[in-house]
Amino acid sequence: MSKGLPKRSEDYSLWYNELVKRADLAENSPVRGCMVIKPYGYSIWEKMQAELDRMFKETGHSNAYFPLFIPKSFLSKEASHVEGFAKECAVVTHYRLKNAEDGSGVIVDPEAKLEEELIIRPTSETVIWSTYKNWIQSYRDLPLLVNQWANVVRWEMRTRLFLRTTEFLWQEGHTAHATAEEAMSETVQMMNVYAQFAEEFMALPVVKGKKTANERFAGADETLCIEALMQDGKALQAGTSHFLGQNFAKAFEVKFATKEGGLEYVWGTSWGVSTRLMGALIMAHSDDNGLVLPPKLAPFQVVIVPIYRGEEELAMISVKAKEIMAELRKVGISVKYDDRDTQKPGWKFAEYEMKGVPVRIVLGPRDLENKTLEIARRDTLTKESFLWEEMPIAEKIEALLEEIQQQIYKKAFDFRKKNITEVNSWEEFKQVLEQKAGFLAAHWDGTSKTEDKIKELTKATIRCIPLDQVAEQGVCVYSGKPSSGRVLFAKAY
RNA sequence: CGGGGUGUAGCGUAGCCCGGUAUCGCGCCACAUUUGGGAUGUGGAGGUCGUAGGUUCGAAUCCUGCCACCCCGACCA
Repeated sequence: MSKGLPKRSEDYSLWYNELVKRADLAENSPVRGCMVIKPYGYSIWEKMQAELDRMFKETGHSNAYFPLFIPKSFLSKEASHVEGFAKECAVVTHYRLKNAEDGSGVIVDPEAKLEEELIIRPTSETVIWSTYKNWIQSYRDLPLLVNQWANVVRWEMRTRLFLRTTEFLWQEGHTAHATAEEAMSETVQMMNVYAQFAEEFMALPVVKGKKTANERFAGADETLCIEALMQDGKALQAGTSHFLGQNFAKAFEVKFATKEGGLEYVWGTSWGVSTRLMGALIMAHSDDNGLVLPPKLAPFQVVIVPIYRGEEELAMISVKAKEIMAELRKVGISVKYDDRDTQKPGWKFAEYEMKGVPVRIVLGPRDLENKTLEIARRDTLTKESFLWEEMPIAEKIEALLEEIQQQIYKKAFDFRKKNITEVNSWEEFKQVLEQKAGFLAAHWDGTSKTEDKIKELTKATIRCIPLDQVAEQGVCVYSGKPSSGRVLFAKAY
């Protein structure tokens, strides 16, 4: 591993790509657009999964698993849905290979062509709704609250590690309800769950909002989202929650007998977050020295590095180190003791900085003598000397981790605050977008036409209509037509 | 799919114009000295030069086809 990471200020994209590789999070695979998520990166994803899964279950959802393959005919049942996904579907056409006659390797056996092609799921609405048809007959079967952890494939033209990959991991919730109101409140609830997760665990402030018709999910009547701002001033959609109306119920004939004896289509929702959250996490907090992880998602929160010469000294230091570890673990703090003698301390320091371990404890002979520890925090890169007698070490570190978690959030929050700019004219819009980027709070006339035109001219899109939008009379920055509130524009990932 | 570019050791590269069996750095292995911010020395291992063909006594180098990847654009829930 060579030294130094590219600087964010010089080449943000290069910095991101290098960081992902150098922090051991992921690497490109032999298949274009796919990635290998390495153990360290995957363990962050597992932490995210664990928290989200807990939150889903606390709100009454259960996990299930649906198949990877979807019959081609299913995709065409919901018109706008197929239109949205058709261009990026991977298709399975055969089920067998055979040795080439000329010995050149294996070829697809032309005899083994499938009667009906199978689509590798780009999302599971269709296969799930076709199943729900059999599960739902009466109002007593509702609501149906199911989540699935899975992989999906979308054949994107241009990919980037975590942010947009051909195959990605995600969770997709699919619920069915008796009334529109109930489905809508589920949609809102899940958006709130995502926002809470982002802010509390990822230390990532998000804007909750509603998508415009242009940006809405294919097949949804309403799409709610959480939008985050990255350090380069671009927005990242971090999670979406869709109100599907009765669209999929109608497409797959899912009706239920009401209490009153009628027969009605059910109301649906779907919601998801993906490994893209990893990208958000990386870009939101990290610096030119590497990854910065919020303690609540770090694979290990504390690393202890011993300084020693010779076995004897190491043995003495290890006694104290293990004592500290035991105390930290007792209060639920995850610790790694790195006593490898294959790497030098300086190398380890740099390594754990690159990997974003929130707290580093250094323990050497000098400390044993003075009854001290060196405690360094990753987010500020500051060090302090800690006296053993000052207070119990677990208490000290517990408080420090909490402080780091809050500090990281605050830093991201302040950054976002500085980068939401109110603009009131087209000139100002273009100028701010060009020079400052970030979110632009501007009036918009509510038409897709204007939205398209602005996108064409500036590449900025409406990220969302914020839920906390204040009613305010104004005129559209582009068309000059009347508007009753500001929406957020940004260039997006 | 349009425009441009690149394929040489695990990674990054020199050599190509002007043909003679491959350079350097990192990493890797061994030993010694080191260990409080990416150690140093000595020795060593590792390459069908993307691929198929052609020209030639001889090809990483020249020619042709193919493949892969990267950048820009188009595309992107």
